Amino acid sequence: MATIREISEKANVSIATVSKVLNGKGSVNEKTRQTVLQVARQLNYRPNLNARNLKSGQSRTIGIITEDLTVFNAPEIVDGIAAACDEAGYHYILGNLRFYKRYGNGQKDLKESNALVHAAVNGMLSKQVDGIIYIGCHSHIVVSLSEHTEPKFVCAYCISKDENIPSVIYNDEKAAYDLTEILLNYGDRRIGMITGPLDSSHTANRTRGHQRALFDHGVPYDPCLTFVGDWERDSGYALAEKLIAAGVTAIFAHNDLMAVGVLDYCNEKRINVGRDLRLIGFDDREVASVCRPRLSTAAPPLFEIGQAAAREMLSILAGNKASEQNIMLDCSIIERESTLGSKP
Amino acid sequence: MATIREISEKANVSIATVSKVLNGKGSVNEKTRQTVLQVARQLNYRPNLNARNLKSGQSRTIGIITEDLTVFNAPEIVDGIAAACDEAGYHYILGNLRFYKRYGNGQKDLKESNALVHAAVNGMLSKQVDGIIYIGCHSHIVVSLSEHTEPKFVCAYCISKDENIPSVIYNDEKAAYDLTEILLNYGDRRIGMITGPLDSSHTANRTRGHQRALFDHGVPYDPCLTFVGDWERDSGYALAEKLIAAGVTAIFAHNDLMAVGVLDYCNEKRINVGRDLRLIGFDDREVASVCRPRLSTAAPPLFEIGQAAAREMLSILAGNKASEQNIMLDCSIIERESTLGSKP
DNA sequence: ATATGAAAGTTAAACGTTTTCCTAACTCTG
DNA sequence: CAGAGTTAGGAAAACGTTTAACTTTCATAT
Repeated sequence: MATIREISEKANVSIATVSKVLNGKGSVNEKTRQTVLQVARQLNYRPNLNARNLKSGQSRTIGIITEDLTVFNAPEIVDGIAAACDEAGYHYILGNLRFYKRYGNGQKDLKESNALVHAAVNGMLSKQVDGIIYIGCHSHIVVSLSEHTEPKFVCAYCISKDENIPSVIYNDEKAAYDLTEILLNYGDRRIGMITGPLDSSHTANRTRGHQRALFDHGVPYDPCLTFVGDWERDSGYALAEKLIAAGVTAIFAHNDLMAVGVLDYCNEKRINVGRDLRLIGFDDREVASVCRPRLSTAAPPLFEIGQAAAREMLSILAGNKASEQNIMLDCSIIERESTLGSKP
Repeated sequence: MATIREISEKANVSIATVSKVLNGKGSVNEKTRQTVLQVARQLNYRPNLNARNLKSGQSRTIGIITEDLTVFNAPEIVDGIAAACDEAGYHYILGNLRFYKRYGNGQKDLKESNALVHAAVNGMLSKQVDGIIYIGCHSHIVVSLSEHTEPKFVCAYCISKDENIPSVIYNDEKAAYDLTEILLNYGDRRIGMITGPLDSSHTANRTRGHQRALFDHGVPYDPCLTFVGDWERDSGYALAEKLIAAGVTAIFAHNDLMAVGVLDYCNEKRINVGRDLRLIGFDDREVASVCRPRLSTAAPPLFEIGQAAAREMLSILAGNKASEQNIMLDCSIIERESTLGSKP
């Protein structure tokens, strides 16, 4: 690999001059500038970032830690971060904890997972990152991050328990509100809801949004039309029966998978979803546009979450204060045949 | 950030000694070793990799370039690479070209995309990576990589046009053979096939595997039972009609999406897939386990491809010769209700 | 003619490591 | 006790940059 010194020799100038040309700093004669540039190109010169970063003491790099690149919507978020970094001339490095592959969903060993996060953070600090963005949903892990006070942290897709770490999340409640409003605008008054487990903050937020929409439209909330699911398809199937028996004209399921379960039930019972029953899910996973009728749902702004997290980080690194509030982005509301009726 | 020098001062030894302790090289008295270690821990010391890599001239890092992290099965492959790297104590950095987001599937501007790849490669070389793994499916781009001869290259998920670049791919033909054999073992003799477009190597390979299986089982191949699709659901739907009219008892679609199209047709016509007609797809995308009946299909070994690519790279970096042949991994054959009949 | 200052370059130190070579002290061996 | 070998540790150079401080040159203003 060609170095700055080789260029300086070939071009008959000092290495300082070469450095100036390459960085566009200081004043150098246009002719020498051209010569240097030409020699550099000819030698196929590429700066050694290790040397540059070492000397200048800054890497213009942010670290991204994902709990698991292959679950959740991590790739989209990483993509958003990457886009924002590219735009700003920053670099990024990825650390993939491979959490779920390692432990399954059970997270059997908290100690071990903490160690994993610590190791990843330390590794990134060794690489002199300016800040770290954490993508995941386990705030108990995130908390352990804050012990390391040196670099800047930002959480994406989760709320950090630590007040000092800004978080970028999506607005569950508003999306649930908007989805419910779709149903209300169609005239539905008896709307069933299948929630996620009660210990999930998503469940709480989505329920709140739903109730608020009902309230704003003067429709009383009937607790008998709400059942608690477990995010899985089967629970959607099972609860669909109860809700339909209760005479609902629409169902809002807290995720697409449970909505598909409802769909299964309706298909079996020859209930025409979209006409006789309106159905709404949440998440916009692939299944939502693959099932028939396709599901109306809310798509979390994953790319934008990544982008916003990166921008927040860059802003902090530029010396600005971190946002006081968590940054909350809106979901896209996607209406499909499950509320529209069959394809036009 | 604490440095080696600070440790040396606190511990009253030279920096050389500290370095030796930290790297476990040279001989140092057990007592001083402990002191140094303790001071290091106390100062929360983390080695500066920029300095280390600069001095030692090697980074133990490989670069990963993905055409687009959010399409294809890139995340799984990256995951496999990451796992192999972790295992070997190597680092990796990710470069996401965001190809499809930028250009859509059309790749309107080859010049520009080449520039993109070059920039990514140059960036990685600046970071002193020892080698680069390219994940994607556009060999024309990969070819442009080989102009850069300095680092080692490995292709994952695609075959490089350049003979010198080893590639890790999955065995399309064998998977198609095995899938067809499932049908043959059920006694199917009139098997319809819906292929991908004719200019795809997948189409050629899968067709070959299919024909070979028929041949080995003494079943003549009937060209009238093969139709060319376009990977999309609608083509599966349309061609299902023709094949069923032709009296097939089973259909092998070259991907899951077209198979789901077949399923749509069958559901509409009340043909019981799994009992009256056996159906097989390819790819094991999410849809395959979401549709009803669930699809029998072949799952490309994505994680393993990443892992193998990384291992090949590490082997090359260790001084071994690159594999003569492309490395070909088998798909997992997954049998579900679309060939098994309804759920037990 | 002299002073001022900008322009164009250079010198050399520094960033935090690793590593080669060196020295001193000790322990064997015969 | 001399020589050899081992152990423990240190001094200093080097990796490829950036950058502060400096020098030289030359145009311009007084």
